[in-house]
Amino acid sequence: MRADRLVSLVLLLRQHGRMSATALARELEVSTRTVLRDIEALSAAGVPVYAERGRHGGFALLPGFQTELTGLNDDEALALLAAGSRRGAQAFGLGPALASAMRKVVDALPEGRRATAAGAARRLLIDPETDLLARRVAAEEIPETVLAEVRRAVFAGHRLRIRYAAAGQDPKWRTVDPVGLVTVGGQGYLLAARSGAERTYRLSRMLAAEELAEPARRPDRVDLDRAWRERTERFRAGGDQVTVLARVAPARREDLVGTALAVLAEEAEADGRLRLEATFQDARHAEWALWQLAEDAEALAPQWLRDSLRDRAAAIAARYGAPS
DNA sequence: AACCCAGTCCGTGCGTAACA
DNA sequence: TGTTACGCACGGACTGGGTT
Repeated sequence: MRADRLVSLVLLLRQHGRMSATALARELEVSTRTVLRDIEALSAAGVPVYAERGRHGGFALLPGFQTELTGLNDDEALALLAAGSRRGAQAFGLGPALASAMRKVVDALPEGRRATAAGAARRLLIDPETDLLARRVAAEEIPETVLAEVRRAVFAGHRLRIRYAAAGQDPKWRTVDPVGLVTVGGQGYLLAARSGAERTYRLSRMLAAEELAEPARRPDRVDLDRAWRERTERFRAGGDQVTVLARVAPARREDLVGTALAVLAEEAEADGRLRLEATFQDARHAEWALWQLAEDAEALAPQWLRDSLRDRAAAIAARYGAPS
């Protein structure tokens, strides 16, 4: 209780500049005597609070004194700002409390970094409601070195060079203009522009990343929530998508689901295998996803996919089966 | 001189640890 | 388990100093 009041007291002095003990007591709903004792405690703790006597006197903090009441570092403050910036504000009726907390978080940051932190927070989107792409639960593992480099480039507004392995393709280096970072159901995505065209990259498919010195070609402000919604809607509406019915070993379920856009249906069969109906970006992705699972998966439909996998297997069998 | 403010002294209430 | 001692937080009454 007292610790809370000490924090509130310092914040009040920071906000108002100078306040009398009476005013502080009224604000904190304690007696002036208690306020004086608290100020004494703050002084003893090294907070540079001083008194000005006489009419219009009161207590004030030394100019330039910067609180670190929350003990937050930049990343922690940023994480809170990002989490509280959008849907959190509407959730659980905590909007006003969250707004107040956000003010405190911003207040706790050094003055020069407030604008930067607030701007950076706008480039993070945590689990937007349009989580319709997957039912995945397990969080994917992304090397911290890659993540840190991507994060730096996004926040600093610098171009980014990534080594990216798209599904079914060999890794390639690409230079992109990062727009923002989005997490959906444990998966991380980088929203970026490449040669002026909008692109979405899965962070788990990034093998390496380098922040470049040149500034990214992107707008100063971004509504990430909206941008993500638009992209996912476009993505889902894509005409090349294919729906596949497959049987897969439970141990390889994540491997298959991880490459799909969405899992439409799922049930366990009598032998313990899973029967999945999943949507893939296009025929090539679907074929690659089933092929890499080898004997752990079987495409049941459509027929062209079965034919394609059979032909491919036959070609390889012919190559290795022929006498040398 | 009046007013307003910070600062001091002292007593009260509550929770908790130590002890019989 | 009941009692005692102690620390902590609090508030009231008062004092002293600066400003108008």
